[in-house]
Amino acid sequence: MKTSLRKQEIINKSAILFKEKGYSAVTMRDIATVMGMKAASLYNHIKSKQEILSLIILSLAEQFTAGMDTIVTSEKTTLEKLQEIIILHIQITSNNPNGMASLNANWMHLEEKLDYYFELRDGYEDSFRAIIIDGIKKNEISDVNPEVLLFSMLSTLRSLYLWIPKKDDVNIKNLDADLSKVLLEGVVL
Amino acid sequence: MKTSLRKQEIINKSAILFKEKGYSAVTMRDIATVMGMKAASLYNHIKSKQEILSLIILSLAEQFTAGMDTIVTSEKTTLEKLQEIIILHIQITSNNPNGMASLNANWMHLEEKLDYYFELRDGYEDSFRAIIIDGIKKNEISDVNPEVLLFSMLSTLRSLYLWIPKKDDVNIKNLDADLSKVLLEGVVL
DNA sequence: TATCAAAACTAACGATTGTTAGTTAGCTTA
DNA sequence: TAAGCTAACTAACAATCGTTAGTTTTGATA
Repeated sequence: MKTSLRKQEIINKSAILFKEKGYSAVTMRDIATVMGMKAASLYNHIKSKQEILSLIILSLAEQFTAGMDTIVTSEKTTLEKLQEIIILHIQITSNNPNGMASLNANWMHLEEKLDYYFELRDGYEDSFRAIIIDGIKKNEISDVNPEVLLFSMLSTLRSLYLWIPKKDDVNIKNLDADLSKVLLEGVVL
Repeated sequence: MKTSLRKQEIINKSAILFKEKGYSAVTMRDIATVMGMKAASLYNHIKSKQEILSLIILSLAEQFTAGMDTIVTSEKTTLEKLQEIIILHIQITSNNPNGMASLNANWMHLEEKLDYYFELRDGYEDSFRAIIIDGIKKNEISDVNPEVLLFSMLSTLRSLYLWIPKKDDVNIKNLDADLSKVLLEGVVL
């Protein structure tokens, strides 16, 4: 069941609207207007407003899970793994910043797909946490509070969508280096 | 025009609902139910749904602006100022985590008060940025990308509401130290 | 050119939205 | 007790919501 071009347009335009106004405030008539059609016509391509949100969010969540699996099973140092997590977020976010905004702000409206989303999200966080705790145990990173480090890195990486659209491609190339420096090395001299 | 007790109850309960479902998905009948009254009765205390959101968000934004003004005009080192910003966020957020959640996710629905909100937010960010740039110039902190540091710290501090409600008072006492360590000192050995 | 499916349309549905108008119950004070 | 205010109520409104049914247009293929 490959997603048709027109359906993907609806998903992409909806992500922009969900980012700007939030899922509940966006009407099917809003989506239809930016698509240049009437609301009823949308139903030739999608089966509900819910489906649009689910397709946006779950495909992103699955990308994160797949990326994290690769990182976890790799033979790298803790610092390298943390850098790869940063790169993973930059890549997925820069490919679809509107979708990331929709995910961050509207996941609670997933309804029947909410449990599956929680599975993916919790699994991702557990892997992230395990990398940190393992790194502290092996003395590869300093002995900070693991929950605080996890929270801080996740907060920043999850907010990248606010920031990446403003950067041009040249600046995105340096972003992972700048972010690694700030997130991992700190600012104290 | 002091805010009556009943009105403050409505504001507090609304903040919880706005956090859980977002402003648009919360109905006046939802708010009335948790208040134990009918929707029409709410209008004896507030003049619109919009007013509830404005009162939640703008009082918080004004607290941040006032706190930042104190920090900016103080005679402290850059590192001390950054630590005080962390403490400011922890204090305001722990006093009203539901309000902070409402602010972060629902500011775009402020409508006629949106411009005022932007004024406060932009002024806050400008002061924050100035502290960082000044600190780099004076060699008090390391020479990182100032925008990346600003973005990273703000992302983490603005997400504190997700995290603080889970911590008991004992753990909140250590939070500013743990956060300062992670945000300012990094994890590289 | 005739056919047929995909994709647009019009019209309408029942439900729900924020809000208003008018009424009643409960308290405090004279 | 009577008066008056506060805060609750019932009932209803116009508007808008997601969605469905049925119809017409479009564009490719035979």
